[in-house]
Amino acid sequence: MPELPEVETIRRQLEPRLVDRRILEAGSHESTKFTPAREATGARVEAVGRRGKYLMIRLNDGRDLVVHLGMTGQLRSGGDEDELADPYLRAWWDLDDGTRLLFRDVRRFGRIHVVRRGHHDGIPTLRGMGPEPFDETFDGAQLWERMRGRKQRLKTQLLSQRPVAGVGNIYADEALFGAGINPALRRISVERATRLLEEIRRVLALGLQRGGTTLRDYRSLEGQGSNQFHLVCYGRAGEECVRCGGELRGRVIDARSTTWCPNCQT
DNA sequence: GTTGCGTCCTGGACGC
DNA sequence: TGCGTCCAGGACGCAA
Repeated sequence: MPELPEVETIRRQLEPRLVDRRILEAGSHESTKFTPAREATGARVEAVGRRGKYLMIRLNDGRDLVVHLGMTGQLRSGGDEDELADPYLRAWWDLDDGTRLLFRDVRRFGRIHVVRRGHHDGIPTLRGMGPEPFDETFDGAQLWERMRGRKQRLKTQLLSQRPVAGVGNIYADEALFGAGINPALRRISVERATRLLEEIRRVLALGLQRGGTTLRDYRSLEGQGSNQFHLVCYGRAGEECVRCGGELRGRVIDARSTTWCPNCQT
C-alpha cells in the first residue's frame, strides 16, 4: 500500500529513466481507470514529480500524466515482449530509448489520469489535498486549523489527505502512536497538532530513508523497502507496546484496521 | 458542505 | 487436498 515514502522512492528512481524521453506508444487495460494512459502517446516527459501519493509526470504539451498506485500498483522498467502477457499489466508506455514503463496492479485499485496542468477537478482527492508534510512553511498551527471543527475521527481525517498530504494507514498509526494521540478522538489541541506533525514528518522521513514499507505488494523499481522491520504500532495488535509494555489493541475505525496503545495514546 | 458507508478488486490466510 | 469465507485498504460515489 504505497504511501508518501513509497511513492517518493519510486519517483526518485523513475526520474532519470523518464525525463527527456518521448512516449512513442502506450496501451492499457480496457477499464476506464487505466485507459487515459494512452492519451500520453507522442508527448515528451519534462519532469517526474509527486503530490501526496500521486505521481505527477509532467508532459511537454502542458498536461500531466497522473498515476495513483492504489493498493497494489507497481511501476517497472522493462522492454521484453513477454511482459505484455502479464495478466495484471494495466498500462504500458514505450519510450524512445527502447525501454518500456509498465504499470502492474493486481487489485485494480490504481488509477491513471491525463489532465491539463493544475486542473484537478476530475480528481477530488488531489483537488482537496492538504500541504506536503515537508513543506517548511507548514506548521502545527496550520495543521490544527485544517482539522478544527471537523467531526470525523482524527485518523479518518488524516487518511482523507485533507489536513496533510501523503499519510496512509500504516504511517497514520505510527504517527499517532508516536504523538501519544488516540486515533478515535475527534478533536485536537494546537499543541497536540504540532506534536502530530512532528511525528508525521519523523515516520515519513524514516520510511523514505529505508526505501519504504514492503507489506504484501509494494516494491519499488529496485526492490523492496525495509521499513516494515521497524514498525512499532501498525499491524502489531496483541503484541507488547514498546513504550509501556502493555498490550497494543486493534479495532476497525471507519473501515480501516487500526492499532493503538490504550495506555500511551489518550 | 459534511459525514459515513458501500463499492471496487483479488490474493492469501484460515477453518472445516 | 480442496473448497468456501473473510480480510486487507485508497479513493470515490452516493445518501442522509
